[in-house]
This record gives sequence, structure tokens and C-alpha cells, in this order.
Amino acid sequence: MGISERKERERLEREQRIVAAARTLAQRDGWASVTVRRLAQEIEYSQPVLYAHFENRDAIVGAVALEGFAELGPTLRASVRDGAPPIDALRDVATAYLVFAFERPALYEAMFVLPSGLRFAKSDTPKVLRDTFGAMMVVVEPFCSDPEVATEYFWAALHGLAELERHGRIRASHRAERVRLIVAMFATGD
Amino acid sequence: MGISERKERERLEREQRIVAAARTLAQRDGWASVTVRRLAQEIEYSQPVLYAHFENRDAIVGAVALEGFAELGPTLRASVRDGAPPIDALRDVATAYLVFAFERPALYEAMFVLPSGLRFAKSDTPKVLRDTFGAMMVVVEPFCSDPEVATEYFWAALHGLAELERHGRIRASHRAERVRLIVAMFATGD
DNA sequence: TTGACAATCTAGCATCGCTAGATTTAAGTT
DNA sequence: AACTTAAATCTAGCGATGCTAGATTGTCAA
Repeated sequence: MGISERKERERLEREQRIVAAARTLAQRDGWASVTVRRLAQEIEYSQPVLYAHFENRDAIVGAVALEGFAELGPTLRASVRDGAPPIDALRDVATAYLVFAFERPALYEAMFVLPSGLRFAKSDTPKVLRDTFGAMMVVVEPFCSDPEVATEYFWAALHGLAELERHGRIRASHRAERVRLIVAMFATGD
Repeated sequence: MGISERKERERLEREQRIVAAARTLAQRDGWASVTVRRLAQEIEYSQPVLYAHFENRDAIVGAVALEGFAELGPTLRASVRDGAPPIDALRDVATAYLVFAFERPALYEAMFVLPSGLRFAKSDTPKVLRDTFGAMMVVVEPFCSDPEVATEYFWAALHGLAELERHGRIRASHRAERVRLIVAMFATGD
């Protein structure tokens, strides 16, 4: 009886090692370098073992993405000082979101760009995802009549800023001005 | 002398056939199905011939992306009625942008998501790219003090809306409300 | 007709995601 | 303690991929 518990514990540990290896490797060399063979070598097991944990490579990306969401929500909440004026809160969350995206590009890619098998805005949306959405809605709410739609738009604007800058489509040098703009528009907009 | 001209003409024709095949195939079966082998078969030449036209697969994606930009600019301009009030123009461009993105997801992906070797906001930015940016700046300008930054933000917001909806991150059913929001914010914002 | 050069193809390398089937390891039973 | 059975794990390989070296064909000018 204790045996099967130990095995399950070891199983979970190994799974965590796979996800951690994927994340580290992606951060260092990009997701293209994260191959199943390479991960197997990293955790010192043969390839097929990985498929006992994840259905396919995409599912590994999805596991890393979930970690990302688990971190993004709290990061956003932590960026707001207690009792800060709504407009400061809005600016701080916007800034924190972009900092998150630029400081961990591989993690952000897993969350929003790569195929990961994750599903959003559906009934089976995991709690971490709803929490992240909620962290943004909290600061958007004071300014908008329909918080849900406004938060979707807020998120989209931030995501667009992150992606276009990451791909060199817009000037990195003017990031601060764009943040000023998004905050100003939400503050006076709807 | 006419001979070398004919050869150059044939060369360009073949190149165009490669790009067209890539675009068609991507639209029908997704970019993952666009393999160099498959394209070679489509144009009835052997694989190495493709490498006489493009440095690598990414460059083929880039060629399709360029076609996309060449179409997006005029599409945006055409969406604005002559003499329309600035706010209508803004809404029409926003709508046209999203329609473009959703009606040609594979093309949009080539332009903004996939590695394509294209460079923006740099000195060597091709004319079509600048034209597309210009088409957006025209309708943003009336509302903003710094048109360049505002257009970057406008573009980013639209791109974010397109991407998050394409990935099912936000509710497709509320697209119209989000467009209303972005227009309202630009109209009253800065 | 021949020689040279360009155009094109065949064949193959290294790598990928993924899996069937053999093999080892460990657990439970006499 | 030896045996049986089942779980855990590995070896080996399939069918793809992007890309390329080297052979082969075709096309010109001398």
C-alpha cells in the first residue's frame, strides 16, 4: 500500500522534472530545441517514458503554459499596491504584464502562441486561467461598464503589444509611450 | 539576348507558382502541411529547385507574408468611404482588419506569427509594410497627438484581438462589442 | 561536333515525433 | 526462497521532415 504511494510520488516527481527540463531548455535555446529525445536525455530515461506522462509534445508545452498562468495571475496581483488609486493599479498591471512577457519570452510563447492543447473561455477552463483573467478584470472594472468585454480587450491590447514588439514589428524604444496610451484610453474611455 | 530574358521570365513564373502553391496549401491544410517536398511535387520539380529560389522554408513563408501585406494595405484603405467622418473611418478600418485576419487565418499567420525572416520598423522595411502601417495611421491621426505611437498601439490592439480570438482565448460571440470599445477609446482617448 | 556551363535530379544525411515488441525489474504467491 | 505474473522500461525502427553533395542531363557557343 505504501508502495503504490511511493510509486505515484516518484511518477509525479518525474513528470515535474520533464516540465522543468522543457521550460529551462526552451528559455535557454528556444522551443525548437525542446525535442522529446533531448528531454528524455535530460531526465535520464528513454523516449517512450515521456509518452506515459504526456500524450504528445504539445501536451508538454501545455504543461509549461499552465505553470506560466499559475505565475502570471499572482504576478499581476502583486504588482498592485494595496489601496492604490485605480489608475495606478491599471498602469501597474499593464506594465507587469509586459515585463512578464519580455522577461520570459519562451514561457509566454507556450502560453499564447504555440499549440498547447489548452482551452480557454470554455467550461473546462482551468482555474489558473480564470484567476489570471480575474487579476486583470479587477483593475479594469472601475473604468468600464462591461468589465468582461473590457478585460478581453485590455488583455488583447497587452498581448498585441507584447507580440508585435517581440517580433520587431513596433519600436521597442517607445514601449513606455504605448503603455501611457493604453492607460489613458482606459481611464477616459468607456 | 531574348533567350536569357525568357529564362528569367520562366524563373519568375516558377517562383510565383511556388508561393501560390504554398499559400493555397496553407489555406487548405494549414502551414504544417506545407513541406518542401509537397511544394516540389506541386510545381513538378525536384526539391533542390526550391532552394534556388528561396534560402529555406521560412523564406517561402516570408514570400507569402509579403503578398499578405500587399493586400492588407489596400483592403484597409478600401474599407473607408470617401469623405467618411473620422470615427466611421476608424471603425471601418478596425473591422476590415479583423475580417481580413479571420477570413485568411493562414495568410495572417504567415504575416504575424510564423518565423518568416521579414523585418519591420527597421531601415530595410519593404515598402508594402510601410504602406500598410500608413493605411492605419491615416485613420488614427485625427484622434491622437503622436500618430506613430498611437498607430503602433492601434495595430497591437487589433492584432491582440485577432490572435486571442483565433486561439479561443476570448469569446468570438463578443467581437462586435470589443470593436465598439476600441473605437470609442480611440475617439475619446488621447 | 564538341566542349563547357547551366539546369536539374537522384540519393542520402541528420533529425524529428511517435510506437511496437522485446526485455528487464519488481511485486505478489506458494 | 523460488516461481509467476504483471508492471516498468528500453531497444530498435517507421515514416516523415529540412536541406545538400554529387551525378546527370540539357543547352548553348565555338
